[in-house]
Amino acid sequence: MARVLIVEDEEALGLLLRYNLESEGYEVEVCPRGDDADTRLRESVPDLLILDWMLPGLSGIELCRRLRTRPETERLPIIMLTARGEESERIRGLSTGADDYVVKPFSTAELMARVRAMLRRARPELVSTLLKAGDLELDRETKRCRRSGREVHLGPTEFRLLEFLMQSPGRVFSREQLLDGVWGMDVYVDERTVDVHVGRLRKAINRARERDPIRTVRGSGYAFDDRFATGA
Amino acid sequence: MARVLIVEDEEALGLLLRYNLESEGYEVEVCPRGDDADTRLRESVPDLLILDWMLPGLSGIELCRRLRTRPETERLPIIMLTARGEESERIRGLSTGADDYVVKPFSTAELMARVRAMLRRARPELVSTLLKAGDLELDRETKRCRRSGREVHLGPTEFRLLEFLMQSPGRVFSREQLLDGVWGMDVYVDERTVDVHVGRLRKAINRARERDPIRTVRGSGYAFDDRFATGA
DNA sequence: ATCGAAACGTCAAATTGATGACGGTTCAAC
DNA sequence: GTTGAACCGTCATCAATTTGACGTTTCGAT
Repeated sequence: MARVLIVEDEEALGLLLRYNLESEGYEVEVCPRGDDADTRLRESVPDLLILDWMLPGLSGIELCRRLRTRPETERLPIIMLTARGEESERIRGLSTGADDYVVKPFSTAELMARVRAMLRRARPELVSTLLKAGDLELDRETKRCRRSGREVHLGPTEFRLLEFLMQSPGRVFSREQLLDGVWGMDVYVDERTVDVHVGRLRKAINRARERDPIRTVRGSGYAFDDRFATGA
Repeated sequence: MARVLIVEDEEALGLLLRYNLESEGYEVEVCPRGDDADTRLRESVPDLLILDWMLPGLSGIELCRRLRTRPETERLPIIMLTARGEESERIRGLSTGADDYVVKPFSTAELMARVRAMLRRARPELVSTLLKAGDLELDRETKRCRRSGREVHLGPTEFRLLEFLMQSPGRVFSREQLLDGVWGMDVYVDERTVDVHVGRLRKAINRARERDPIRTVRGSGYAFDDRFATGA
């Protein structure tokens, strides 16, 4: 699968991103310094680069500029991370050669979506757009959901929630994890709200006598039923 | 549909071009070496050749010259890719026999347009100048739009917007992506402007009880309805 | 049967998209 | 050079959808 290099000096953020990307199946490396990243990139070129704006050793913007002058990395997809504030920076970032630009703080879900979108353009053979399980289908590209053929309308949050759960069938997520992964890492929302959205999601995708793909794990959280696909 | 051979040693660029061309319906092959390309071209001749200037094995310029001496490839349309810099090279390139000449880095949209233009001249029967979906027709050459026969007038921006959406039916584009793809990568325009133009576009192409081919995806952006063609 | 957790219905608030109006610009015809 | 039409981008306003919080009811494990 696709290889991603993260250049980020904030250790916690680097780990978080690594964790999320790996759980989506990417092969990830993290590098905390700009100059070291430069060296590493001369040895091997990943499929995508996530680059912090401010870095020790060599700034993200400078590294980006350098990469664009070398033929091996001229077209390397780059996502730039930067602190909130300067909208003007966006122009600078893009004109420096970054392909996309994400403002901190961001939800991991959003970054994952951008990573996927970017890879779809550059390396379409490496990413799948369709999530399937049993008679349930989720198309990330068209943002459509189908249950045994019929079109099901989901609100944005419900869509992201189902997408998130389906990405790791069987795995149980606490409400807190769901809030982090689906809503964003820094939102202040009541944990009960997760229940409400799970309820809405269920109402939307389940008809009369259909099996519920979402499993409630009392005391822990929710999971996408891994036995759902087989109908066991 | 038309067959295109890309001779390009930079793998990422080759993939990018292949992807873009394939998504426009061309049949594509990529070959990283000049000498291998020569061999391959003796076996079968594509409808168009995209040729990098600098290549391992046999340079693009030399390959180009050779092709022009052989009767089967004498008239083969060739687009030459070259690094920024030497304007004098341009002369050499054209006098060597290339039909067009694109300077790296270039926007993929530009290259696609050139490919289309070139093929239209050489093999007009192979290029669909026409985008069709259901009763909607978009003619790129004459810049005309028809809805179930009747002529519909679209402003330039509306035309490009519809063209852009129709090129990837079903796929949802964020306002940002639309601004990048339709307006240009470096324009400073409010995202709401997209809404306004979508509105104008809708008003222009939809009559009384006609189905709207443009789908609004709340929270995400807009898409050309992939189920529009079939009328489902 | 009991107790805590989860589901559900309701409601007010916040987002987000649609639309009509307006001022400015470009461009072609005169 | 002037004039007028076409087109564009922004804004204010309106309408629809979505969202999050509560209070109550139901459910499930012990």
